[in-house]
Amino acid sequence: MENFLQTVGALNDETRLKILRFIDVNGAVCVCDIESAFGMIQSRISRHLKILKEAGFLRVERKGRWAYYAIRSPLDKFRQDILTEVSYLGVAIPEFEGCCKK
Amino acid sequence: MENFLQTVGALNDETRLKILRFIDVNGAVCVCDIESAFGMIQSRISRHLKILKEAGFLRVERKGRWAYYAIRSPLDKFRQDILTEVSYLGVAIPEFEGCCKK
DNA sequence: ATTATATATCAATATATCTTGATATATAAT
DNA sequence: ATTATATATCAAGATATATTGATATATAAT
Repeated sequence: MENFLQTVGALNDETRLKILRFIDVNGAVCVCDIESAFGMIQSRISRHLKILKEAGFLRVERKGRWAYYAIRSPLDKFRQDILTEVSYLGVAIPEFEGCCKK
Repeated sequence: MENFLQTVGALNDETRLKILRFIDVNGAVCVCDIESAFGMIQSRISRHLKILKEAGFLRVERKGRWAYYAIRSPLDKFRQDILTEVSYLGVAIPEFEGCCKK
């Protein structure tokens, strides 16, 4: 129950749905990638990523000073079904450009 | 998107999950059945039912002065998957007694 | 060591959602 | 017609969540 509420709570926000879809489409991205693509301040992106991670959708991998977020794998059936449903929504996501000189 | 947010928003509440499960288990019930089973005031139950209905989970059928709420049928795959997931949660629901002298 | 970059967290405010009690509406019983 | 019952809705207050700007931490570059 606790866990279920956390999961649906994470989905109950337009920005998070876009971020989730953005990562689903573009693969592992760092916070500043999302920050520049979405034109939102860093603390806001960071907080949404934390919520999505704690809800079981994302994993984070740290490399140097970057934190790369990606869809957690493997993903249980329910969360997979959700990602599929989100993919049907036709959510408009911004273009991925890459912000850092990697 | 709009519709998806409405759907997950409806799920993002412990009381509504319990009501949803209660109806899933007990079939068509009237507002006062839920009211007495849950020990919550009528306006609160009524409002939650409205949210679940508008999110596509419930249908209502009026008979005399009663309003019977039941799981909408047919239900699309995504909402079915959600009901299944909710059934796994082991949510504690109150005993159904029936409040009205039917 | 100092400075710059990337990310996380905190405190304050803004915004949305839930709960309650009161009132409205509609049906049925007397 | 009056009264009782079932449900819906509204306004106010309570609670939760989101956003912002500031600050903390950690890594890397000079």
